[in-house]
Amino acid sequence: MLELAILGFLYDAPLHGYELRKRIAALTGHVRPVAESTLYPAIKRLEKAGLLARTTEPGAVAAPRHVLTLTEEGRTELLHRLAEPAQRDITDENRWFTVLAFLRHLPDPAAQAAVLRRRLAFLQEPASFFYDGDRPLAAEELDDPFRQGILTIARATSRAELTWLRATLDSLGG
Amino acid sequence: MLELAILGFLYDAPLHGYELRKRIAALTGHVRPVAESTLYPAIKRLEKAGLLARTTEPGAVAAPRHVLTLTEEGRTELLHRLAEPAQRDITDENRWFTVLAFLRHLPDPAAQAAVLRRRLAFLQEPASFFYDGDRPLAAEELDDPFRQGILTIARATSRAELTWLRATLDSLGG
DNA sequence: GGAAGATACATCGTCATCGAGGTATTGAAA
DNA sequence: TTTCAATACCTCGATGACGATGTATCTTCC
Repeated sequence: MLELAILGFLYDAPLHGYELRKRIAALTGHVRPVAESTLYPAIKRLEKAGLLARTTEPGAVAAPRHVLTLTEEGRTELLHRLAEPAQRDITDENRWFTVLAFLRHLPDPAAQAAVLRRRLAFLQEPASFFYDGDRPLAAEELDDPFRQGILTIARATSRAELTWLRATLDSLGG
Repeated sequence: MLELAILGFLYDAPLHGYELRKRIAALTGHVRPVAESTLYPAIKRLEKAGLLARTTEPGAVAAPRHVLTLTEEGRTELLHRLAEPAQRDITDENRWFTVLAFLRHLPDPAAQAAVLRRRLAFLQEPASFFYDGDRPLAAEELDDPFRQGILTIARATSRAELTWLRATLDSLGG
């Protein structure tokens, strides 16, 4: 997830670590903050893997900056991660939103649509958080108001997303 | 999160690990599967911390079962984790849903309401995923249809949850 | 003059999670 | 009859994330 965000931001323009940190904080920070001690090692990993290159520039204000640029392999890797996300990136909303945030980088609308269809398929599966045997329970069937809340919220999300998915799939050209 | 779910399920009744696994899979598995190699060490951790005790019973079908029971410290710990969740448990929907799933275990409606109010406060903060400087951007201000989607979905979720939160806070007795 | 906060990057130890693999039994399907 | 799926638990190595802490500079405010 973090790695996808790093690659995604760098696809547009080279950035230094600190700026990257601010962008990632803006994107997902209010939900899931990213510690510096997570970001810098992640950058090193990607650099070591040859996905990004580093050049040192004098700092605008303080310490020198390490400006990060995607390599050709980095661009390829980003496109691959966007075109074929792990199932987890499809089902987990946090991860899914990160995929969505950078999906525009995929050059082919058909490839974008394919990713959206995977999410569509996931949302169309009959699934709940609570079951009576194998049967998924609806909010109305629960006593617990908090568990009712979970289902109410999840259903609202699901509806909004299905509407958006279908409209977007349409406009991507069927 | 996983630990909260384990404690939460065991609060109702003693269970063996395999059954626990199935319940956790039902609760959050469609979004975030939990590997066995994560669950069993987590059980051991909690046992080592004195939060749960284990007794061996002959297996109904195959291998012997290790039936897990919450200790008194385990019950106290669960109630503490529910009454005072980390900020992360409030902001991250996955974690928040787990808190909600077991919030009924808190004996005091006022304590339940206090937790809901923390979520309410979080949702009322002006936050987006995308900014123009410091100003949060609305879906309509974005070109990217995928980023529009993120905001559209997040807004629908937020609205549904705010409605539910206010109604539930009311019914918990103001 | 000094403290605080932003800029800018880094390391360290710890811990949670994961995938791969292992052990053993029972019942059903091929 | 062999194989598969389910039951039931476990270990191991790798990795990724985290909090704490450190280093250094510059600006702003008191």
